[in-house]
Amino acid sequence: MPELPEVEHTRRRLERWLRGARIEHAKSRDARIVRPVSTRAFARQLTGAKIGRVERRGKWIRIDAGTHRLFVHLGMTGWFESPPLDAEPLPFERVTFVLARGRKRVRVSYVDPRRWGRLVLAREDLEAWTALGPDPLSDGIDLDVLQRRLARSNKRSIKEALLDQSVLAGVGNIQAIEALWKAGIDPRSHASALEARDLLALVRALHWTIERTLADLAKGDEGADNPFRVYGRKGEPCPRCATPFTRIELGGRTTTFCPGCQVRRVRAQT
DNA sequence: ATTATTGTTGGTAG
DNA sequence: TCTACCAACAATAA
Repeated sequence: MPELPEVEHTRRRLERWLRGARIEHAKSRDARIVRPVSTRAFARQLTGAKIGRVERRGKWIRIDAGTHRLFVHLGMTGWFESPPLDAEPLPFERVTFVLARGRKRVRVSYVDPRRWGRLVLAREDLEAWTALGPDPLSDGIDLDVLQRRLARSNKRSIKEALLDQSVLAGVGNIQAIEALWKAGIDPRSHASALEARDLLALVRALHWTIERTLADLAKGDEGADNPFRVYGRKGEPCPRCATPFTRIELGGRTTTFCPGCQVRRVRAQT
């Protein structure tokens, strides 16, 4: 599921289901997902809480629950659904909330086959939340600040730097691949070698791919099997220059790009 | 059977 | 303290 656009989509749905509601029950048996308290303490501390704002930074969601804040990260395969109250437990349903708003009751279920996601209950903001870089969808990006953060390491590739959540929050493998293609930048380029106009193009490209993915999600279910321009399209012709897309590995992640029209910028060796 | 997958994190080595 | 690298987490699909 989740990079910035999927998480933002999730936030919007959660806000619809949760905002202004009161938690009647919160149930989980999964101490891997529910943290840092026991599942029992998790249920006890959330019961009765009234839900306020549902916010997002990068891939994290923060839910205001009265005295506590619930931080949600979807990992690789987490998502929320709102099944009927009396429906059977869903496959891989890890956490279940029952909420009341006026006379209406709603069930909100966290589902996560691989269990890499987390629901963290805290009274203060988590370091994982405060240490995030600016969010390219909701924050303005200061190009000078971005350039400084990218230059933190001399040899790191721009692709790896984009996945660093302290540089920009919410960019994942797919969005990075799509944006680098749109900006015409080779993912192997040194992050510290990009010029101001590259960064401007990159920030615009991020906006482009994030808004596009968000629009696809808002359209509802079943889009094309692969709605992306570059990701997962090794061997297919680049829409811009017809050179076949190449696939390499960078920082342990699969990276697809066009060797024909994505320009490689390298820092001079000294 | 084998390989790949939208993401962190914790260990180790430098 | 910092960066870099990598295995681990777990389930499914091709």
